[in-house]
Amino acid sequence: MVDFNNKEETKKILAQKAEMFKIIANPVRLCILAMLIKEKSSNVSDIQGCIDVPQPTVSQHLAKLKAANILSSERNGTEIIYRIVNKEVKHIVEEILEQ
Amino acid sequence: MVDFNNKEETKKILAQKAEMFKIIANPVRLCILAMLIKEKSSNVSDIQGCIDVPQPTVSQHLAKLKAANILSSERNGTEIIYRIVNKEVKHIVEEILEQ
DNA sequence: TATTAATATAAGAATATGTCAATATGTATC
DNA sequence: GATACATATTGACATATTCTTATATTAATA
Repeated sequence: MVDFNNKEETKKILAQKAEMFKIIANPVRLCILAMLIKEKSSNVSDIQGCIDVPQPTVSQHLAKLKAANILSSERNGTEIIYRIVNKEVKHIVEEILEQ
Repeated sequence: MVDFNNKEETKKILAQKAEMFKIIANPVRLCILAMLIKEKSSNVSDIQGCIDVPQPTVSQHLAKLKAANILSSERNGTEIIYRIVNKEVKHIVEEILEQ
């Protein structure tokens, strides 16, 4: 648990956690995460088919998730496969979606 | 779990959950929630003492948490006592902070 | 009723975020 | 090497968020 006696440390941890929640806190990115939890891995076209936004928008959200080390990507020919690599985020999203 | 066959319903649920995460996704609000988890209830001065931001800023964050039905407030003389009323949010914050 | 303490609200500026259209990149195939 | 396909990047714009300063409200007390 956060130690309120160490203000600087607390501040740092809370800032990090807030950053993590910020990344999750978007309907498109939540949808991507929900899909990747269900399907294990997907390429961009499949994700785009599941959500209803233009391709560049999907790519941008994927880039954000990857930059935050929540997803990994791997090229397979012309397509790129995405997977969830962040256990903490996976766990949180799983939990709030199964209710 | 989210049913991907019902696109409209899925969209609505994901939008709601994203809204919830958005409220949590801020260091000051996370700190308020962490404190209220530890202390059960607090007035604004105590919260302000724990965090290091001006009074109007604290008030605005409290207002946001209350508007989202995450906190309740109760007046006691000149002071106002805040409590967490949203179990889901309490649970999520407890979980990510005890790691 | 004037004053003080605790808290809330409002207005504005600065910054961040999300979306779209256009274009670029990388890979496969002919 | 020209073309097509899948995906990424860029730039412009609109909107949302956060903070700050100033001011308002509410309740207690002298």
